[in-house]
Amino acid sequence: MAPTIIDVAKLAKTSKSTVSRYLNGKPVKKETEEALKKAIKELNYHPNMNARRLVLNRTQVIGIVVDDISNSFYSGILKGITEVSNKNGFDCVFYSWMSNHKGERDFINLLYEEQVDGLIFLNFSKREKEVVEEMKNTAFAVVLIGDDAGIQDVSSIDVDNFSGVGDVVRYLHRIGHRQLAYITGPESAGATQERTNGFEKTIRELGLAFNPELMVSSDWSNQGGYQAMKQLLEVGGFTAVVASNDQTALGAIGAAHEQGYSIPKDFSIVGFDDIEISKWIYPSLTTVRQPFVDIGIKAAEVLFEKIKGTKKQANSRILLKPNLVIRNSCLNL
Amino acid sequence: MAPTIIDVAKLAKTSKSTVSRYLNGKPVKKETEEALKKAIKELNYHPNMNARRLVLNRTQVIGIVVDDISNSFYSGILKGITEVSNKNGFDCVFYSWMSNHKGERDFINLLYEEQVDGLIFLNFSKREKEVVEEMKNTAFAVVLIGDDAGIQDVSSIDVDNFSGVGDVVRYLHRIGHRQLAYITGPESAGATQERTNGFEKTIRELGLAFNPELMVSSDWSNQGGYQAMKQLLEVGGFTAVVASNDQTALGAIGAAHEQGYSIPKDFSIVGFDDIEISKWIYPSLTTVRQPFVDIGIKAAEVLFEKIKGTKKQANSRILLKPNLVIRNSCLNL
DNA sequence: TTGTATGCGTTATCAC
DNA sequence: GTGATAACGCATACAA
Repeated sequence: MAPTIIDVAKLAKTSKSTVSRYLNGKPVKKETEEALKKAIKELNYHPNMNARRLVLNRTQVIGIVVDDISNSFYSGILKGITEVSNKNGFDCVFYSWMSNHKGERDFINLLYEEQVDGLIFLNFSKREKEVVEEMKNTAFAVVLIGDDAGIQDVSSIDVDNFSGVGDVVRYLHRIGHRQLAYITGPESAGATQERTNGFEKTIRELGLAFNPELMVSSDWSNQGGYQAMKQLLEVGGFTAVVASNDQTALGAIGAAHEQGYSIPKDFSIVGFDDIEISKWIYPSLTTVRQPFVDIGIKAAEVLFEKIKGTKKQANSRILLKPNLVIRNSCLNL
Repeated sequence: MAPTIIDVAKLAKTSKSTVSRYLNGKPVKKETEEALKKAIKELNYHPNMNARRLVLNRTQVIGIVVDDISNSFYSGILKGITEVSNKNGFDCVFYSWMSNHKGERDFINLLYEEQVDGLIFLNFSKREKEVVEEMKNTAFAVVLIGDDAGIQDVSSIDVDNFSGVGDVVRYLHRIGHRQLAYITGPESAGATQERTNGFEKTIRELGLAFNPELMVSSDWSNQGGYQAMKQLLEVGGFTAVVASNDQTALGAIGAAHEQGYSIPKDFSIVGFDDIEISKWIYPSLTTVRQPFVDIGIKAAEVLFEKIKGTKKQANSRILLKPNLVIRNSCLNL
């Protein structure tokens, strides 16, 4: 059996309350401290967290629930979250519903079951209204990153997808492009609608023609971009392609190369996300950088306000601005 | 306050023992079952996991400790682990020591503290002997993925790096290459030494000349590969480059392009890992695919043998074979 | 500063 | 089938 504070107390010839107090940084006499140190070391004592959490009614842990733990897009966000969390003296544990059929809803139980003190839900898919509603109604500390299903009064953080695509369209316009094609993301993604809106509205604002034939859909994969570009090349009549993410842009470049076109000479192509490889492909990709770390930081900050705050927080949606990164995949006309 | 089984018992006019039994699937009378169902729903009762774990002395959870939770290389491994874990009726929780200065050693405490029933350590860096020694000596269920610091009697899983590089060198030889350059990985990586050995030994086995000048080091980044290739191009005298990972290979291709060379016409280049993008760059990259999912599955299987097994398991090192993937970055001479 | 006594929410061992 | 009762390991109010 694992040693308990009772064992430590016996060995150090004191009582378990004293052991407990010592372990929690309360003052003990110099000599008992020595005895306790020795006993703890000798027994290789470690506190039982379950017992501690049971009596304290808190865990000093926050949970981060993601759909796919090793989605590299989450890297910066998770870094931001852990940073803030550690600063607050909390541990982070990560839960993934990856392969199994569980959804985010099931993880709300982590709060009821007192396994964590707060939860950040991270996921780039569209969320169901009922699930978000449930998160909103719980009394626990919960923050969403990504889609909020249009529900008010829920704390959520996201990137400003609308203005991000707007920036890139205005950039292409500024360097002389007038006929733009657009490759959308999948219906299932939370950002798709906003990015598409950003494209359409900005096109119209700039007084450019909007040709529905030059708007094709993809699933945000390399393969999807490849196929979308082939489709666009059959239609023709554009000088630049706005891909709604970098992977799609890379696939599109591949398709163009395959058909003997040169980028950016024949077509300008831009992406969205600024994934690491975008800087290293040939030509390097002009794109929109998401403020991933800041998203994580902001989400964690809001969460800790809720965990620690006595006053009831206003639950609102916070949008962070992305940045245009200009590289070599666009030609100045 | 959150409702407890006592509250449920009161509302259902029975005792807490009956509630507990019902919750654990033991038989109760039809009518008490109805009353309990109703009470649980009405109170929105959820069990307190800390209390349960305290008395049961187990968690039904395994932990996966990674250095960087969103390293995309881990994706397949984590998928494999969760798959096996769910099949065994266990939950997975992930811990990351990413940005903070903690090392793997600190997470051994999760076992002592009874937060998890077993632990898989995943990390591509070299491990310190003392840390592995500590893992070996603990009585808990522990499995390592990656480096084992040369320690015997520890359960560890890894890819067969030596034979992977060997395969690729033999392939280049088969299609006519006789002068090969090599870009190593960083000292800090667990696989670097084995991959380098694989290159050197195979070169010699094939009777090819080994020129130390054609062996340059990198940090496995795109940037590192870029610089390594520039260095190699100054030396010259090779027809093919073996990069010890894909990212390096991509950087090398970038450097070659920049100096006006064409791949694979002027140089053949191969990588290692088969990351997703390798299929989509231009030219697509010939590389060595790591059996990531299988690594995860194997690691979890070994872990559960330890968790459930009564008999003492033999702790050994298991190496899984990678596969050569031939694409378009190599020229048949 | 220290020890005693109590409770946290659950499971398990008994008798009934 | 059911209900009282004793653990599980820890923190803390209170008395000393």
